[in-house]
Amino acid sequence: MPELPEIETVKNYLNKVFLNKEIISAKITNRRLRKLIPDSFEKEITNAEIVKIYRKAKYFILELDNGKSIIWHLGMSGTVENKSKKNYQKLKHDHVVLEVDGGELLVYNDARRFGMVDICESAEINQHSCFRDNGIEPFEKGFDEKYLKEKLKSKRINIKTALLDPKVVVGIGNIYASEALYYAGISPFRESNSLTKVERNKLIESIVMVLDRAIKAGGSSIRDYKKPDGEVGYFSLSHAVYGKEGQKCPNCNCDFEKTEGIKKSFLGGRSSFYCVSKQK
DNA sequence: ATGATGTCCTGGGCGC
DNA sequence: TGCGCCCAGGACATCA
Repeated sequence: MPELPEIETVKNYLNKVFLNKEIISAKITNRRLRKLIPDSFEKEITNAEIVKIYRKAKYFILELDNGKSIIWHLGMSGTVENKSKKNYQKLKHDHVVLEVDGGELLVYNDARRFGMVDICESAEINQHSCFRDNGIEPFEKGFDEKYLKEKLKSKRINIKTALLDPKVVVGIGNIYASEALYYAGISPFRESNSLTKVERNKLIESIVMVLDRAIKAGGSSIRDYKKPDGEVGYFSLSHAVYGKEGQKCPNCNCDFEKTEGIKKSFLGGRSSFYCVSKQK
């Protein structure tokens, strides 16, 4: 399920193939995603050139030369792949196909249809409902201990759930929330406002580290995620705790008889993995 | 204001 | 083998 690193990977790949290309056509077979794709979508993007491709939270953005931007979210099962027009055979859940100058296709496939495709004025993108209430980007300079203190001071929910809240910080999904808390040595059950300054610093450091590592590894894959060229990501092999219930944690020196390995609990309705010995 | 819960959606994996 | 059930997930709506 695409989190920040996966979108970063998608964005990097799309930049290699689709930057400065003109959109020749847009074909939509199913408008019913998490949000309905606007009726005007095809008309608004056809014959426009893609002038900038970037990531914003868990979305990637295709900025066009006509003042519009396409906002794209992959939900949890969505993939975008680059295919060539002459070999393309439509798959069951291909919902959107953009053809660009030169015959390359950008194919969006999403079995579970949790994704989203929308269009807005580029100048107003920060006011779009997807972004206007968002917190900071994890790689932004201002993502520091003071910022986190301010955001968490009134929050009594567990820190694991708080990390998934885009109003606090964007881009962290269920996998990297568990991973970051493990490396920070903080229990996912801790009340958000109970973290000390030292812990907040450690948490920020861990978040940046796990995201950065995942980006360098090309995004992770549980079962759904594929890089745009079809190659499956591989960072899941090095998850420390996510999906590792009952196993030893990395470099484990815990009393395994006592801890019985990595634990799984549900927090905020989401599965969470942690080591009772290393996370306090 | 905050948080808890439900909703969207489908395929894969499981138990019987 | 096949059926029913549960789970995965991000964002948002709707309650208390």
